[in-house]
Amino acid sequence: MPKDYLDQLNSAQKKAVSAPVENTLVLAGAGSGKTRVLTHRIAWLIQNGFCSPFNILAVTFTNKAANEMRGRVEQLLGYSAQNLWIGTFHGLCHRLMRIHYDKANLNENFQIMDSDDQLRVIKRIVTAMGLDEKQWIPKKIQWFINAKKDDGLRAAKVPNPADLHTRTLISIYQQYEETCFRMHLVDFAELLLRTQELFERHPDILEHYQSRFTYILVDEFQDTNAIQYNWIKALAKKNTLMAVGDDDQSIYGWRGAKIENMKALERDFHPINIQRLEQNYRSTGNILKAANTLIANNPDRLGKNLWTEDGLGEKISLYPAFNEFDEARFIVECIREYYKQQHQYLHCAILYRSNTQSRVIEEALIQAGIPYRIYGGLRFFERQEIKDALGYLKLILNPDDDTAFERAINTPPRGIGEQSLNQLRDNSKEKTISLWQSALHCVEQKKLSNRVLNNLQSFIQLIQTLQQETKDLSLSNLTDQVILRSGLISHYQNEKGEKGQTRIENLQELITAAGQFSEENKNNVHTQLAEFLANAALEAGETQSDESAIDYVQLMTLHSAKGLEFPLVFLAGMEEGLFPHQLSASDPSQLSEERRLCYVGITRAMKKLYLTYAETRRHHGQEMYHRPSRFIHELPQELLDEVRLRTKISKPLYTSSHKTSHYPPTMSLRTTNYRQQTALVSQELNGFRLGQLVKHPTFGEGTILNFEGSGEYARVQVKFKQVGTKWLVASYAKLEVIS
DNA sequence: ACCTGAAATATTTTT
DNA sequence: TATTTCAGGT
Repeated sequence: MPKDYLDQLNSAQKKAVSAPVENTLVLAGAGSGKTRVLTHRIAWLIQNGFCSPFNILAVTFTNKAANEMRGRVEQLLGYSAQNLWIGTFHGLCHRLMRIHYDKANLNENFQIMDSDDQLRVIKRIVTAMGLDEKQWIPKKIQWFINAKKDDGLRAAKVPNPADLHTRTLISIYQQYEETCFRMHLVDFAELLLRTQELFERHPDILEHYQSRFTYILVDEFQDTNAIQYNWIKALAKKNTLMAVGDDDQSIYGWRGAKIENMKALERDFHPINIQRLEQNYRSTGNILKAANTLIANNPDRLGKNLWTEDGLGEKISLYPAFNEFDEARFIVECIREYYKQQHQYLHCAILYRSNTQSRVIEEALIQAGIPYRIYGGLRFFERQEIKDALGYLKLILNPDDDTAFERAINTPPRGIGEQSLNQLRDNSKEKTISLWQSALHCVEQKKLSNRVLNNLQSFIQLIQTLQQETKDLSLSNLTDQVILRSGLISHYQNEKGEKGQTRIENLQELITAAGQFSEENKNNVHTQLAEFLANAALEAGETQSDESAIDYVQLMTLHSAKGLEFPLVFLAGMEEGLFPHQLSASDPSQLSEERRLCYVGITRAMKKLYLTYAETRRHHGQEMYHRPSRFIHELPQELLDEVRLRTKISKPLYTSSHKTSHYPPTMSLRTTNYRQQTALVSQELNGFRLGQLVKHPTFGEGTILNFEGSGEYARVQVKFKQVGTKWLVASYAKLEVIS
């Protein structure tokens, strides 16, 4: 290890890294180098002989973060530390479950369900219980079950409620638990829950890990939920904990993360040494000031103020667009300009609140010929064809997996219809056996029509043959065989269009992935397969397969931007209703979370930040008039630079049917101070006059204050009696002249 | 089994 | 608007 490795750190970081070996909470602001502190701390502990790598447990939320941390630690140590436990909560719990499967009441071959599998199981249960799917929406039930599990509650332990609705939910949960148990399947939350129970029921095992892991480090602590917190508490009780987090960047409350856990630390791990990292190495002074001012509007913060030695940098640009097309056009224009100045596309990020916003921006980028990549969406192991193949692979290991059975039996179609399938389902429900077993019974006792019986028989044969004949193959050959003999390849060959071809390519890719996986794995092939399947569930792979472009603009939601940084950032759709989202507007705590999300967005920017909003946006097929986001108003107005657009030629001849008519023909960008109102056209426009009294269908009555632009995109500024002053596109807003 | 058209229904996402 | 799901027909 380089002796001077602490010299790479600033004084606050150094202080945190070499803090006394006692419980420590590091409050690390955005861009203050928290991962760096965490990795250096691990190296420091080892180097100074406080412990060996064997004694360290480091926990993260994503595989990406875990991999990155391991890499950085090994780099600092100068050797590969395999007995260092670094991983995600789920990954580490999975590891524990594989070791202690018997004590955790699991089958040796237990498998992990992803959320898609989980949803299918729930659907089946709802149907089997004779409940109406319209009323008992599987997604909501899934939500309910996971929320309970994240709180560490089994169905039997959920407080008994008075209302029938919740009682039914609990009984579905109970059914679900039993079904999963019978199938030897665990969902993600179950990994944590089982570990909790293992520790409760087998104190010796807990003690074993307590004495092993003398130093525990947790990243992104603000994102922990109840069960994760308890897990840490159990393991770290007699040991030393370092938690790193930022309450201002807590954006996962909606899926159970508890910001309060940060405060709970002070209680449960008292005395705790609090270290603050407030020097930011990422953004300019103006960007930081904006972020600080915004987040100051949130109550109950632990308190933190970011500062930088950097200069103020440029102001934050604000662009009020006519509509979403104009917004996209503007962003593309800026990126083009930026690229011309010898910059890379890779340095530009377009961030938005919800995925639907990406489409219009994508189209504008395509039209401009700018390469881009969208993050989020379908991952490799979540693709339909991949899940089909995985279904067969799962059946080889565990034919009692009903989810896999249901999937495989009719993909590709095998002439076993809904009728016959229902008989199998009834039969298995009645006897509490798996579908596979009830299929065996049916064949034995010739319970179905001859034709179906034949089909079923050959399906059973197929699985049994695969089970036996693949024992001596390599994992990739096995996968190859399964894909071929299941008929998936020929099934997808018949699919029309390019889709089938892509699917087959993906299936080939699965074979390659299996080959790569088994390279580092010397177990027998079925053990390898079990691990491969677990890996597929826990690490669903990249969102997009490799694309040829190496320099591209990056598009993603604000949530997925956390932890990243870009020189040039656009926050698009800064509108009330969109951001903060309509569904979060009424609840103060949700609104605070939206604000934190905005804080996350702003602090992604290193050099330049653009905020854009559209005055008109088509949303769910309806034209919507949104006000600019309250978050814009919460920023220091002197830091904002409003970009105004001026049309040079008035030519009111655009029709919306014309394909390129989203934008006025000639335009130039001009900058004015924010809030400065400029009449660019004249005293009169489209029959409107200054001072005229008008009525808007939603905003009510108001007075015309100003005009801007011309033609289809001409806008009027109206001071409404009830909702304040707004700029409206005259041709969209259905303004009625009153006087 | 597959096609078609109507109807419902639209945050954020990791594991 | 766009996507997904479902009923009904072939």
